[in-house]
Amino acid sequence: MTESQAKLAPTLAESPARTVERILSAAARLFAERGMAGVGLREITAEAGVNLAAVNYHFGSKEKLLEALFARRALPITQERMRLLGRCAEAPGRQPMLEQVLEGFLRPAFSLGREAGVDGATFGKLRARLSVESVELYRRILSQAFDASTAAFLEAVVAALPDLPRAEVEWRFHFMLGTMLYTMADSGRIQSITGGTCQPSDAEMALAKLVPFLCAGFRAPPTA
Amino acid sequence: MTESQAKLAPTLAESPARTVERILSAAARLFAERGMAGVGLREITAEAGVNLAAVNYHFGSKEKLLEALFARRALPITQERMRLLGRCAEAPGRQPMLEQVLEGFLRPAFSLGREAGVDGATFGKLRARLSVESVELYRRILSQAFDASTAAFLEAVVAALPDLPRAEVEWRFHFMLGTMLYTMADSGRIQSITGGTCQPSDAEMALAKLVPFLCAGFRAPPTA
DNA sequence: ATCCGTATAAAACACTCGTTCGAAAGAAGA
DNA sequence: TCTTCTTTCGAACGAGTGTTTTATACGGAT
Repeated sequence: MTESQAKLAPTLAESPARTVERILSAAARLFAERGMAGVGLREITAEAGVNLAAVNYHFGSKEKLLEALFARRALPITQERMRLLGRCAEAPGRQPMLEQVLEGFLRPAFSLGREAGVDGATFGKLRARLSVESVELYRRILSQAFDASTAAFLEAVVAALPDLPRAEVEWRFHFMLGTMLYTMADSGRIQSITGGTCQPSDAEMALAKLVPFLCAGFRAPPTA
Repeated sequence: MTESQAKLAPTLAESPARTVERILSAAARLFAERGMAGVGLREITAEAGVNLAAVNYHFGSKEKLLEALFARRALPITQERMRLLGRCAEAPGRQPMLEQVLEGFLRPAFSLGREAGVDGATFGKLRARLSVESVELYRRILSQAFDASTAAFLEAVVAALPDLPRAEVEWRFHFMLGTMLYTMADSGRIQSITGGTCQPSDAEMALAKLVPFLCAGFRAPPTA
């Protein structure tokens, strides 16, 4: 009932970190593929090669496992985002401001997160899945992880498009989130329609195609 | 084991259609909110006001319930899509071809489906959720329901943009699917970022904002 | 060596899951 | 009325769920 079993500040380099990391890695993979409700703790612990009770011992509950997963994997993304946003600047020889901002927002989401055994694509899938749910827990996790940096980028886009009404920018920013998340989800649908010529799993290619597309959309004249 | 209990061709207007429809309606709502694995048959049948065994009696299994749901709700969308595609034509006084095609693709997805108790928004959410999963069953259901009409619209967009390489069109078509599905999902995230000024649940507004945005993106010069 | 806080292990907890069964009820025709 | 087919209902099945508990092993410190 109480949170007595939360790990009590292991002062030194933890040797059981291996177990924790193995659980996180397996959980990310399985959650991304079949969702929170679709995967059992027994399957996760079996794939991680640890005992069933390890999840509740190290994380407290299944829900807190998901929270811990996001707390670890999302931070590098938002940090890199803010770093890239700080480097954006109008200067001769560089790309226009809007292109810089969008690339700074999208690139970390696509390419980052592949530290410590969980590749970026897996975490992206998990993110995309949680993003289309209306479950309160997921919305809270996503908000806590990404809202701050996302709001900062929204302001940067507003500033980069001074002639566009703010409401218009917000709609288009929303559309951008859709393209980003659906590409990260990589559901395989576009492959089945086109026969495989378009591969959203290729992060560099996706970025190269996505940024010009979005910039053109953002620069469209305001709606009547 | 066998499919013996499938409903055996009720020759006339079925009176138990009420039960079937109530189940479909409740299942759509609950599946859309919490996913296939997140909702139990007991909750569905309770909300529908029918007996627990009714699902297996009328549909055969939980999976077949989902298939039946899509078989009923997706057909009107694709039919309306193809009807609108057939009406697209280059003519003075009308919008450009690309705008007509995209509107024909998007409008039925947003506004249709609200027949027989399930409003369009609910089915849209369910669609969006299934679209980001990589589970084989869901991909099969979505492919069967939408691939044909989607492929036809892809060809129409290719034809409307003769100067754009096909691969480029396919990428941008994929991006369009992302904007459409994320808007239908209406996860509430853009509201929490912007404070509620942007409401994806407003279908007409979403269409008015989405079509110009996408058309500008499609018309961007090809990537190097 | 003992003690102690941490970690792992196996078993059991109380539920919920999708599905099935047998009986009861209803509807329609002979 | 009797019969037949369809539909509903309550109860149960076996399997699987997240979580808790109990006991055992490990690793340093005193």
